[in-house]
Amino acid sequence: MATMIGWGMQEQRWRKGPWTPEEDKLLSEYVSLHGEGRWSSVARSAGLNRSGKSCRLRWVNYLRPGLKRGQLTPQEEGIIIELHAIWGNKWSTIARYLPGRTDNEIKNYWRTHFKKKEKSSQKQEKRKQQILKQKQQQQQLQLQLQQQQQVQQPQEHDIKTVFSQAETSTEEMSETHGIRQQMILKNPNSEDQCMPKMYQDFASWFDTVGDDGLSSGLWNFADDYTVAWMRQVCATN
DNA sequence: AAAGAGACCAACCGCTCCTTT
DNA sequence: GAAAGGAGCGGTTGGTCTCTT
Repeated sequence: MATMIGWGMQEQRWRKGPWTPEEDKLLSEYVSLHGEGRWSSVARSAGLNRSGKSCRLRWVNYLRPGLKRGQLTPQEEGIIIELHAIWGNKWSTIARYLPGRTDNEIKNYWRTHFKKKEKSSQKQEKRKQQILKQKQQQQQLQLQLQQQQQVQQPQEHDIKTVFSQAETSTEEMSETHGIRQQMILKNPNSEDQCMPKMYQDFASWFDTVGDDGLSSGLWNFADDYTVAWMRQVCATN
């Protein structure tokens, strides 16, 4: 298929998309007769309306004898991990150490199996930052509340009582999640006096719970708990 | 059972390097 | 030595299949 582009010049329109069994047969026959290489002449010689690039890729990644099919073995996966650590995205170099596997196959495998882990750890890091930020905001808010109390000279007020009230209101919730015992106030005079232990240990707790724990509801619980607690504090003041 | 999301894979694209003239 | 064409490589895209809700 060719298109006239002026003064008798022709622009070659190569076929694109998935290869048909007929095309595969033609290419295989051509390569078995003439060997690999001279890909640009394949189109003319083999009667294929494909670019040389396309022919080469089809041969290398699909038709070449000795190619392995199916999932990569754990051993192969291990080799990929090790070699990628050395060479990075040098897929063709890595492929040389995995007979029967193509660079394209390894590249695809890496993308689907390892890129998502990379992405997940980035997401986890982002969440940690959010939690730290939230904790800081809570501390700041509590500090403001304390300052307000001092300015207004309110009645003798024990933050411990406030918290125990809040705890009562969220008792059912906390017991359901089995972490009630974590809601123990530290030193009443410390800066953490208004923060449940759960929040003090949030970063390490996050590490234990991980992404799944957060996405499956614990994170929401923490949020609800915060809201309930803050409401109680505000209401008491 | 249907819709949406995610995984997988084949193929294309653009770039660089190498070889030939 | 320079230009042109070919080959190879890594990144990206798009289609299909499978799993989950």
